[in-house]
Amino acid sequence: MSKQLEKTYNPKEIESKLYEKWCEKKYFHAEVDRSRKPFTIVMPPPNITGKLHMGHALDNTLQDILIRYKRMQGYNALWVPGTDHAAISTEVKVTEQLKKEGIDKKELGREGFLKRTWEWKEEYGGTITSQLKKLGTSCDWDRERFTMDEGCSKAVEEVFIKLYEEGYIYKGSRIINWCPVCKTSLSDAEVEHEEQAGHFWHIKYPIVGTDRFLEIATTRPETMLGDTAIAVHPDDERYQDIVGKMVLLPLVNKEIPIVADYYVDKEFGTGAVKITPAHDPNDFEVGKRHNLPEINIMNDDATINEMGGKYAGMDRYEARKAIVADLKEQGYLVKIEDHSHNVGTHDRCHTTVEPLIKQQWFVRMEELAKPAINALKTGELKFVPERFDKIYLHWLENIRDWCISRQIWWGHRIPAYYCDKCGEFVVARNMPEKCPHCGFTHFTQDEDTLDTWFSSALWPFSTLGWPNQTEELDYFYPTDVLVTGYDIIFFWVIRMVFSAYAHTGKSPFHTVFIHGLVRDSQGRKMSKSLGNGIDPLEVIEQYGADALRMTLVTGNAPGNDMRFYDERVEANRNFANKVWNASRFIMMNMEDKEITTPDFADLSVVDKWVLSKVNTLAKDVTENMDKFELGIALQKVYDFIWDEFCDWYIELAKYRIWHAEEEPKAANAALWTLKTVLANGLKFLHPFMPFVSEEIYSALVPEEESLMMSTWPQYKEEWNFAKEANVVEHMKEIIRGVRNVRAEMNVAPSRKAQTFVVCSNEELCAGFESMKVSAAPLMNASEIVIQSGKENIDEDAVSVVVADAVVYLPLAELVDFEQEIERLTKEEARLEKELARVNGMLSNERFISKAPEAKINEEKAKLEKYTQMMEQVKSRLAGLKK
RNA sequence: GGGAUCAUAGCUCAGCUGGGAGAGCAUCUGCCUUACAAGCAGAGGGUCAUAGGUUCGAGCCCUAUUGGUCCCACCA
Repeated sequence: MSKQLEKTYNPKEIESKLYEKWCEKKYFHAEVDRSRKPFTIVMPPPNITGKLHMGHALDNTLQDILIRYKRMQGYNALWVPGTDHAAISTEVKVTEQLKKEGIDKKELGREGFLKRTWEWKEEYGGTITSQLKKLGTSCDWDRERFTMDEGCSKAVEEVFIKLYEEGYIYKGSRIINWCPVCKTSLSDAEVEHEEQAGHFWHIKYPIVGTDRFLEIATTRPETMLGDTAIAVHPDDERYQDIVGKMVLLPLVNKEIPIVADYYVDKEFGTGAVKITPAHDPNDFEVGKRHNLPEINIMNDDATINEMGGKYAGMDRYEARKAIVADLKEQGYLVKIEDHSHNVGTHDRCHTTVEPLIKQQWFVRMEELAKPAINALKTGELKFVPERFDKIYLHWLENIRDWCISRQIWWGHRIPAYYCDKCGEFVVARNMPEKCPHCGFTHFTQDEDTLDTWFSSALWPFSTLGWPNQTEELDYFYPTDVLVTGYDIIFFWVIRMVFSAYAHTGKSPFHTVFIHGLVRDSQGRKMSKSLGNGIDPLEVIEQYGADALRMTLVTGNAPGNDMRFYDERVEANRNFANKVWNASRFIMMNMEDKEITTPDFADLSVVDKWVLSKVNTLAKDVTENMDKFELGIALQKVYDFIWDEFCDWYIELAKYRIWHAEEEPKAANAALWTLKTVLANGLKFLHPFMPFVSEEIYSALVPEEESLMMSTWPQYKEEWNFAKEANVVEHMKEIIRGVRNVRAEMNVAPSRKAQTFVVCSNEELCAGFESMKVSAAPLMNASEIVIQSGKENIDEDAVSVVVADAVVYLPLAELVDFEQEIERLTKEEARLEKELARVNGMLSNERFISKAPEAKINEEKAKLEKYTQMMEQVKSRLAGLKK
């Protein structure tokens, strides 16, 4: 016996109650079970500094849908949650907090700072994960991980040592991106390029030993303090004679050579480029080719250092002003042009990055990238949608070495130890006892930590126990799908793939399912500075998690951005309520009744029709799910439940339910079908709307433990009722036709009319006969009379022509002849058009000879149908006009 | 400079491998019909950005153009 539901759907209490129950029952937990196939997803670990935003909500909703779907399909579904230590973000956050307390990070010292940061992590680090629970995420919280927990740290250490020993990690003095505010190096991926309006300063340098000048153009005049050459193109005729000569660097009063290098573009600027090897990546390369000195003119905070003479101590922009002023004063400034150019900024703080030469640790990428490139070609890895292949490949094929060291404290410390005596280093798991170079016994560990992405790159296998060969690793790894936004393909996806190949020999997942960004209602990116962020928790509070989840997966194609606005959530909330009320209706009618599985002979055509619909749906939706077309899948479920099931089936079932006394078997068949179809509908719905579906299901089918642990519907041959389905589709057309006419003629719904259906198709007639009492209320008929001729029908009856039948409504006193003629004339015109189209196609010889036969037959059938309808309309019109 | 993506009803967007233009919201008209007014029934509204091409047939494929968004890139 089923329980009764509350009058209106109230998500709030239900959601928390159900989530608790699910957790309590350990439904989310997965253990190694060799008898079942695993399905594994690792959650992109949210930063411990963050708050749940729409991006997380989307990302995790998609994962939860996949996991719940696969779990219902019988897979041993594991979703590993966790958080990321978010090196720079966290360090900045804690530093700011300390500052508010008047504490300087440096005073606190490394140990003290780390202690504070761990405390901070304990307090705030779980914010997002606890918020995720409100979404209904069915991840295995018993397996929650953190990128700096013991296991992940061990994995990081192993990888570092392994890559170092294999020669993939090296320490070197190279030009890197430096953030003068965060005072750390950055990888290329962390640099965002912004178009900025700037200037092009044209400066002339005196050529030594002549009275000539060489004019150069620069966007960063302050870097001239570190210039060590001027470069021109080797084939540039303008400068042939001066290559090898020296110019006098103004202000600095130093002679530097003119070199020839193919890097220079003759067409751009003046064709002569100042070379600052220490502050520009290109110049650095040119410098290497010509053995130029590298003069670093900046401190770590981007002020000019002692190499800058009188400019020392100035900020880089102050120095720029001062230098331009001095150049002008001394007559070296030729002109200033407006010029917009790309400036690299730090993606976390948006400070303009300064290229600097520093000793850093790098990963040599070229070899490591190869298997990751190959993975796409062999199909071991695929992107959904496919277009992201290109982005992935392009980055990998042009990859540069990865700068992995960071000058911050929060993170995995580099396991390199420097001999306090000779300065040589040793990479090892523990501090060495004796220096292999000089035998000294005291060491200092490298001060640097690793890029936060170094640990996330290992996430798919470190979370499963690697480097230990655990059962979990063996069973759940490689994982199946990675769900993430296109914005972190470079940071994360690529690094996971090459790391996985390097350390496990396999792709970490077979599919990367990419989604877009959630934007505001005007299409703008949600951001703190604009204040246009929509808080998912508020949306859940107002409309329920199911409505939010549904909003995030519908009306959007994979990989595309979406706009988020309340009206959409509201519409989806209404859907949840619709399902709730339909269920309430069904359960009200099931009350106190023993529902038994009926003989198929007792099922009505309508029951059979709806069952075959469920069948089709099972096939279609499963197919869409498997192709990651989640929005399409849900749309089909939505349409089925609201349109087919609620608006048609339930309405058509009412008569039998309400006449149980007379026909108990028929009522039982209807109720059984209602219950069965609803149960299936809830299953389809569950991955998308887990709460409302589970709540209803537990009342509908209390003997089962849980909907989330039940099985996904499959196509059943015994529910394949093509003939009955056809009858109902015809009846639907008849009902729609009658409603249409009645609405057009303003016939009050309360005015019930005897309605005649004239039909010569015996099979249809028999079907109509069996469902006429059920269908009558839907067309406001007092009675439906089915017959093959026109006997007993009033001559003035209004007629509706549908395929295979003509319906007559004897509403003589209401008929307005003019209006009826107009209506039929419109109908005639419509049919005329259809006939013209079909005839056009069928009389086209090339269509007949080239189109597939099925298509031709389809069109022929239409021709027949329309011709028949046309005849009816014409004869009716003729009758009216006489 | 290279690449991606978008342009479909007033708004926001679907439209899977080419075969009679769809949804939600909004608008208009009827309905408190014993699950639901967060509802029911109906209606209006689109030369699918433009121009060519392929095809028996194009919103869908190809080319070009226009406009928007985004990513990548060492043009000082």
